[in-house]
Amino acid sequence: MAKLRLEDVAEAAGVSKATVSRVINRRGYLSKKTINLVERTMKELNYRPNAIAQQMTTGKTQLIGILVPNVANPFFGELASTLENHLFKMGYKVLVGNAQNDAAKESRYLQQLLNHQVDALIIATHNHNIEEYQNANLPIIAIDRYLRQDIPVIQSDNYAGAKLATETLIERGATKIVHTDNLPSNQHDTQRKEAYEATMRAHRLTPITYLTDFYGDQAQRVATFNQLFDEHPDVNGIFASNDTDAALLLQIARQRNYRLPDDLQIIGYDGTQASQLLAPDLATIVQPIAKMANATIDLLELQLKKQTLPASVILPVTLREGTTLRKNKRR
Amino acid sequence: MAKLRLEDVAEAAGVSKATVSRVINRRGYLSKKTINLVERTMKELNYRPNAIAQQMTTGKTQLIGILVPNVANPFFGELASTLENHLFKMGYKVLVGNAQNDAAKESRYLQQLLNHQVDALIIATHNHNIEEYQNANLPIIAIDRYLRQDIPVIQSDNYAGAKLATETLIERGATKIVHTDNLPSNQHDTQRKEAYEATMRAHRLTPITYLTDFYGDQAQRVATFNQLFDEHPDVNGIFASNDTDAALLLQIARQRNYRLPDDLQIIGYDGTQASQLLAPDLATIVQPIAKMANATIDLLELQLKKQTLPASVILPVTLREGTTLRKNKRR
DNA sequence: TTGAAAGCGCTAACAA
DNA sequence: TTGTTAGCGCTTTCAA
Repeated sequence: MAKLRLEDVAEAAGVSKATVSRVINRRGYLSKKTINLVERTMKELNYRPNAIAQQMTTGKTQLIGILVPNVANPFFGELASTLENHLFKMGYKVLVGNAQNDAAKESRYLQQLLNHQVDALIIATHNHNIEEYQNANLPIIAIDRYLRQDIPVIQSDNYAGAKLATETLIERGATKIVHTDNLPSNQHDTQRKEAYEATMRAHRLTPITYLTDFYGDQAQRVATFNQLFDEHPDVNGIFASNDTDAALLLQIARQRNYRLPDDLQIIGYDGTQASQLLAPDLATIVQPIAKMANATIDLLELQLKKQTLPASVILPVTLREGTTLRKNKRR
Repeated sequence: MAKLRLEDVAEAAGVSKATVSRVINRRGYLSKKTINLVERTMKELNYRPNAIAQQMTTGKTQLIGILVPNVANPFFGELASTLENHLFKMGYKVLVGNAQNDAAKESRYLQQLLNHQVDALIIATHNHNIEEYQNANLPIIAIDRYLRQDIPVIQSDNYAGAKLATETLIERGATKIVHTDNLPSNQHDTQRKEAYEATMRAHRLTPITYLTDFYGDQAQRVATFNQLFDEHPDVNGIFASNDTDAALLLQIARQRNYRLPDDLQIIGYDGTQASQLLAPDLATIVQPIAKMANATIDLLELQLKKQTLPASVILPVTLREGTTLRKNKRR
């Protein structure tokens, strides 16, 4: 069962290759009769066009490369999934790469995606100084990350989100509020930490931040958070910059017999489906993943049509109340 | 900045196209001098081979298609991520598709992947009666799903896992144990339910199962689980066939003032990283995702080398103790 | 050790 | 409305 070629279909149908090609691509003038004949023949032979050869001639691959830190992380899994669904409808297939925190892997990936002639790139990784982006000459959209002056960035409002988290804790009566964040040069960089600190100071409160390595292991985080409780046993509010840290803090707090939300209030960040389902009690700032994906697709379409784009799109976040926050007095 | 071709490199270096090709592929006899010359030229010109053209001639794309229900689901996100990491090291890029519960989408995806000449396929979807698999003529590995008589299946031991869950509950003193599962023709089909029922009967207990639609919405699940508690307020053990259901049951039970694990013990299924991090209290049966990915890769390598394969690989699951199970008396 | 030339399966002028 | 033909950028005989 050797692979069928367009030529085989042409022969079987008694027409030329060009005609078959026209039928496949619905291009040019065609008689109903020929269309039917060719389509029937293709079906009978179970012919499927070789996309590689099509790509060879058209120069378009209908392939989009998506680079994320890791689809195992629900945030990026949900993002990649939403992007993929949109792109599939638009006729694109998606090559996903998990760059991890590995700049070398990201570089290699990028090269390979370019070799594969992807039509566009969506980049949601956190590595820095990847020079391949500098002279890449194709549509690129960056998610929550600056890549190059002319590459648009889609992000949710990290500053406003952290401010909202901090203010909510203050509003609900927390007076000693600690923040945990990833070491910078990662993810959202320092926006969230800065917003937390500014908000605290605006309320004449002292900011206290504990940093952990986003790519470090769990033991390291457990140690840091235990240190937090040891050093600040009177903490009554915690703003964690991601939900998994918040869940861990919640667990440790319960083990240490803090009553939530009476003794201690906790608010996380991200608000993925996974955290909603697996940790429904956790209050959190919800990043609008679906909207971020939509905005990415919109910009990509514009860019593919060579239209001008905004330099960045910043989308609003929302608060999800769990049971780790006290009830809002004003309601 | 028109795309550079191999021919441009050849001209610039003053050699033939064949020579440049040989250098790129390290094939045939080459003098050190030519190698250096050509490599220098490629670097200077910042040339990168067009993978599409390479694919055109070699017939190999170095592309692997992976079809999952949804990478937004942590189980499949983690699986896809692990697979991708392995495959990248082996020189493959990965085309991932989210087939959802949509058989039509799965069919179309499959066709497109075949059109794109993927070298192999890894299928972890749950849709049925997709005829494209019947005459697909390339290496395929199925994960937790039967596709065709000669396509090997990788899975974890669903029967043993459900048995372990049920027996653990019994061992820890639960006497009225309810099971929640997805409607069949999904995922693991009926293995888990069957094991639960058989185990219950073996202990002279009455099996009670509540089924929900895996792709249904949250409200539907909440309703079903509330019904469960209404109809069986004296339930003291629940085995849920996935962790998100278990987390929801846990939440509802707490709202209804069950004390865990004293009044009620709960055990979930899957044990993803995400559930470990976001719901650390939840006891669960852990599927060995990494090992499943490893086994998949091993079989794929064998198949790519045309070697014979086992019909299936069944990997053992383990119990993760959270705090929703009573302590094991025997320890 | 290197080069010339054919061909991979398709599309797109151009002709008819 | 359909056919002929020249590539697309690469690899691979075959010859030198």
